[in-house]
This record gives sequence, structure tokens and C-alpha cells, in this order.
Amino acid sequence: MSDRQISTQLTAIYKVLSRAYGPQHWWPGDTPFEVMVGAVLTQNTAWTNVEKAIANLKKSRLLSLSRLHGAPGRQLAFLIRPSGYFNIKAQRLKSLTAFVAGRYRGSLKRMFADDPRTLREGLLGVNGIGPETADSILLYAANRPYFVVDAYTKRVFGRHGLIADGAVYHEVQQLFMGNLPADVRLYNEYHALIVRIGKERCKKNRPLCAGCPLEKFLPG
DNA sequence: TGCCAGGCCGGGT
DNA sequence: ACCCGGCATGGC
Repeated sequence: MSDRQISTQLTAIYKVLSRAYGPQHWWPGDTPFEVMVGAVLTQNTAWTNVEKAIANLKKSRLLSLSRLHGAPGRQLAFLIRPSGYFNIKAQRLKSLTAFVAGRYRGSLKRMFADDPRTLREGLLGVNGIGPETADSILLYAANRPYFVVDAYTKRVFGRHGLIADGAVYHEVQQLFMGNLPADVRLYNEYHALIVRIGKERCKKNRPLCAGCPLEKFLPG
């Protein structure tokens, strides 16, 4: 397939999803900081569980950079229990707030104003922040055009023959970023739609999707 | 009742 | 450079 054909295909799939499901209003979070916290808490975890954890943080008035940074790790871990991996995620949240405090003097505004590539490298250097979490923060909190790749992305586009089996994060990301305009709004909505159709019709143990909006894009 | 969910790290080959 | 076990709760 030529680059032009790939672009056309990606755009066509986006349009079908967009027609089928409409605007997704992502990321589900009230503030950029809440988005960052959610990005960590949702690692390999159902979003419904994350919501409970975030509700606990809100109830305890800890959902701000300074309050979370100052909170005892014990308390933090207890509050985010419903999101699973609570000990490790408490540390990761601490690492993240320490990063903002150390490099940007505790200012999210300064952090978001930083050069996107520099910020991405910085985030990837934080223990517990991998490519998906970093890109989620960049796209949904900092409004920078980085395409977020997750398990759903690989599954959905793998089944449609646009991604090879062993494809690594960067390769998948390149498929999108190399063939679509660098548009925050587009990347935001596209990823949200992928998650939507992934949850609904492309689960692990449901090999085929009868009546799936993307049926006509199936390979072969 | 087991399998799965919007990953990532550290240690072993 | 890959491969794997560990991390943990809640929903179906």
C-alpha cells in the first residue's frame, strides 16, 4: 500500500467511527492534573476502577499537584486502592509530582509550555511513565499532537491488517503520525473512538465482529 | 470461576 | 534484543 492509500484508509476508518459513535468528549477528567493522574491510574486497569480511585482523591481534597505531592504515600495508596496495583501506582504518582516540582518548580503551566519533545523525554525518564502514559499526558493534558497507542489500537488495527503482529509502540504511532496531519483534535477523537469500538466490539476473546462498523475494512 | 481491563519495570536469558 | 513474572482491584 502506498502512503497515500494508507492515509486514505486511516481517514476513512476515522470517518466511519466518527459517524457511528459521534463525539467522545475525551479525556474524561475535569482538569489537566486530573488527566495526568488518570493516565497513571488506568495502566492495565478498567476505567470504572479508576473513577472510584479519583473520587476518593477528590473527596479527600488531594487532587491537586501540591496536595498530592505532600500527601503521605500510605494515605495515597489507600485512597487509590480500587484502581489496583495501588502501592506501585502511589509511587508512580509521587514520581510524577516530584518531576513537575523538580524540573518545572511545581508549575503545570511551565511544564505544558515546554518544548514537546523535551517534555516527552522528561516524562519517559520518570519511573512508571512509559510511552502510552507520556503520550496521554502530552495529548490530553498538554494539548500536543502525539498519537496515543494502546492495546485496543494494536488489536483493532491488527485485525484489519494495518499493523504487523509484533509491532512495537513507536511503529504503530508512526503509522498514524506519519500518515495523518499533526492535529490535536483529530488525535484526541481518533484515539477515543478506538477505545470505544475496542471496548464494545473488539474484545480479546471475541475474534470476529459481526455488524461492526469497520466490517468493510476487514482484510482479504 | 476464571478472565480481563486505556502498562510498566526489573531481572533473566 | 526479547521474554517473563510481578503488581491488585472490580466487573462480568
